[in-house]
Amino acid sequence: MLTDSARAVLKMIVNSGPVTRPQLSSALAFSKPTMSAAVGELEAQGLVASHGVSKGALGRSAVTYGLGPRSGFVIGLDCGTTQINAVASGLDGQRIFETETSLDDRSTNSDRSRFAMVRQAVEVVIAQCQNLGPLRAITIALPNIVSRSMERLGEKESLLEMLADLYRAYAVPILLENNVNCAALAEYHEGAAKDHSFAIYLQIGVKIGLGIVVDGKLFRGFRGGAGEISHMAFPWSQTERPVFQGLETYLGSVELIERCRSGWPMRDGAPPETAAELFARAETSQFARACIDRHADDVGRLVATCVSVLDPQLVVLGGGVGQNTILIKGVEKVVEELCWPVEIAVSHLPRKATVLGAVRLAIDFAVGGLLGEDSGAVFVYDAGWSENGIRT
Amino acid sequence: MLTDSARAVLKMIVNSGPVTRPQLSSALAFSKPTMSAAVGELEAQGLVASHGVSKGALGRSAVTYGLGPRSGFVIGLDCGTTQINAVASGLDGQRIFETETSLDDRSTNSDRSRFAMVRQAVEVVIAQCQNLGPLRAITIALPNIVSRSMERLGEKESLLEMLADLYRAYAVPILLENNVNCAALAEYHEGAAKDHSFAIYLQIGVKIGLGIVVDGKLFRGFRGGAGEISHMAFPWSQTERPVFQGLETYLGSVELIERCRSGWPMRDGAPPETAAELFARAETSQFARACIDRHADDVGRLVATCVSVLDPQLVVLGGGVGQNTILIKGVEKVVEELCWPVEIAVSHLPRKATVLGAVRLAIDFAVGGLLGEDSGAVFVYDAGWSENGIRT
DNA sequence: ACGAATTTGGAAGGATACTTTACGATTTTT
DNA sequence: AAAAATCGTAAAGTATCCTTCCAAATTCGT
Repeated sequence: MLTDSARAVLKMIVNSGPVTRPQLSSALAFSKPTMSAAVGELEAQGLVASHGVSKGALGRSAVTYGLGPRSGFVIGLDCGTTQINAVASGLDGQRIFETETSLDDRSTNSDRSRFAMVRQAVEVVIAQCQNLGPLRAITIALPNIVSRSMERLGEKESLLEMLADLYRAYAVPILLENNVNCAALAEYHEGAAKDHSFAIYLQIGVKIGLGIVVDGKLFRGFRGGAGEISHMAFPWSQTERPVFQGLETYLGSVELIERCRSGWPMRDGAPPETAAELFARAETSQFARACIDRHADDVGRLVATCVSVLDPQLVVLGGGVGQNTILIKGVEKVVEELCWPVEIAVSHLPRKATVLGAVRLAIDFAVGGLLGEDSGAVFVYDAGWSENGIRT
Repeated sequence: MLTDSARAVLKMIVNSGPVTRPQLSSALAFSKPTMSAAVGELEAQGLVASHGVSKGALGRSAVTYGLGPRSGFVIGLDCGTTQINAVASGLDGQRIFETETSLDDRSTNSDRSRFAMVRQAVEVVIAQCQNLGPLRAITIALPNIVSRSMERLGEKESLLEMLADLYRAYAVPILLENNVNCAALAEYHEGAAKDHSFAIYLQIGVKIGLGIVVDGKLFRGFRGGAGEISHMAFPWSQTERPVFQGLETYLGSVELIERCRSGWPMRDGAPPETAAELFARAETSQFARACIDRHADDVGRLVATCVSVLDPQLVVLGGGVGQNTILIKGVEKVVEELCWPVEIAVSHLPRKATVLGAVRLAIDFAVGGLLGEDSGAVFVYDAGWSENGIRT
């Protein structure tokens, strides 16, 4: 469809925004005529368009090219248990529109009703995005393990129903991905791990999860189960044997709060009700601080175990518990003692990470489609989809 | 240097052995004339050569082409603590010559003396490989973490001395890699994981280690430390806190034997001295069997933890303890209980895996060099090598 | 044994995507 | 206003692939 040079140019523009032809020539090592041909080719298809002029210090000013009117846009959705976030974005990552729906006040909270709201959110977003070219992909982030075979999706039927419904309405490929993986991807591309090549994102809230991003690509494992650290052996020692999902129970915010409350001293006032409250009291309550420090040690042990297997460049902590800066020091110390020094950071995109990662996945898929490359997406629902996940 | 078509042909021949021109044409979707040009180009350089004829059921018989006299060979070395293995191989994986030197009876066992023996082994191998074209690479497998920066190589000085010496003598790139990573690579390409896309190799002997292979490539982490599972948090529970390398101490064969011997019942004869002896007694001694079963549970917990992070398709167990088939059932059961069902196998290449993996790495590097691709090797000592690992 | 069928191998001509070279266009400096 | 610098395009050349046609080698059927 496109020539090699045109593909390279499109990739460049998607990754680094508007550029001039001479910049492209030198960056991609193509000659000026080839550059003109490539840009002309893309311009004819409306994928890129003149975006202004850039004046150098001397000489004729060059025209800058950015994504064109027919490059289209994508939608990312975070279908969480407490909120549904949606973001529309151009293929260059420019956010176009966003909505946020809280689920706290809803009485109905079944999968089916959540999916109905997803359907609605998509409608709202698309209504705002007329005249922005074709919609090229939708990614829905789910709090489940996502694999091609849909092995471990609890709400399979209602989910498939929604997918079929969405596809009927908009005829656009729909991607599914795990929410922690999405958050990891967002932190990698535009968050705490922006300048790193290999980062892992550890989410610690009510549940725990891990997202692994290597060179801009999600590492999913064979069945999409990579990062399902709630299944780690815990507790484990010469005398104690692991219980199923024992680590999630122990490190999750529910038991954390319970432990704090059970030993809470009268003089520090009423015990905290939530993790946020606990961390807010770190300054004023010595006991809160001790609880947090102890938890930091345990999180550090979890991080150390992950580091010993993966050896990442950076560990990003996120989630209601993990995102608190106060944990970093303690985690760093434990990791250094057990493994080796590793950079630790907290999320730069709290609450938004998942939806932004979903957008990123949709962009990668859409660009992959334009370039004729495989984006590596696990689950894509589109025209040729059948129960077996075989694309015809 | 080579045209695209010639590169594709060379890759094909390296990966799948001798083939005919029409086979290449259909497999690579090139036309017959292009095929002839590509093969001619490679033949002129001596990289491929006519290897015989292949008769189909009907029609003219086709000439088969294999690697030529100037394609050269590589050497892989396993520089272990008990033995030094060397294997010379063609770029198609054909083993040409092998030597094995036991270190058990040597009084001197310093790094320096081991390296001297490596030097000697190379000399012996090369003497046997005259007229086999150029030597293209040597890989030395070491029981250390190998990274570009040589951060954590204990014997740095004597190692660099040997590398410089070898390079002076043979002017060939020398690669270093961790021995467990090498073993993992061998199991992936020609061992238990031959038909799998994502396998991990868990070595359990005196020490423990993990090698991760995804789509034929080693996963090394940012500093080459991926798979250093001796640093996992262990023991770890609500009441116990981890100690440095506690898991290696607990799971290693030394403490395993100690635990067995301490409770060994008189009626089962003299207690076992080594891990091999313990496993040999599984049939006759109920207590030995109980020790083994208990160890299988613990190995299973380790595997479960690795699976929860990586979700591999297959786990290969190796090393003096790990390679015993009797462990598999117990490990499988624990992994399924804590995570999900995962295929477990034992090494198909005991004792040889490391050296064969070293050969594989050298082949990948040599072929990468011919094709102008990056083989992804971590550490390469060659002409432009300087202390900083900057290749000039 | 001999021709028909089938397959391999190669030569001629052509398409495509790039290059180099040369030159006109536009802007800033002098 | 002339010179210098940079941008953009036109023309011609080159490399690498393809398609088409034909010759050589081999098996099968008579």
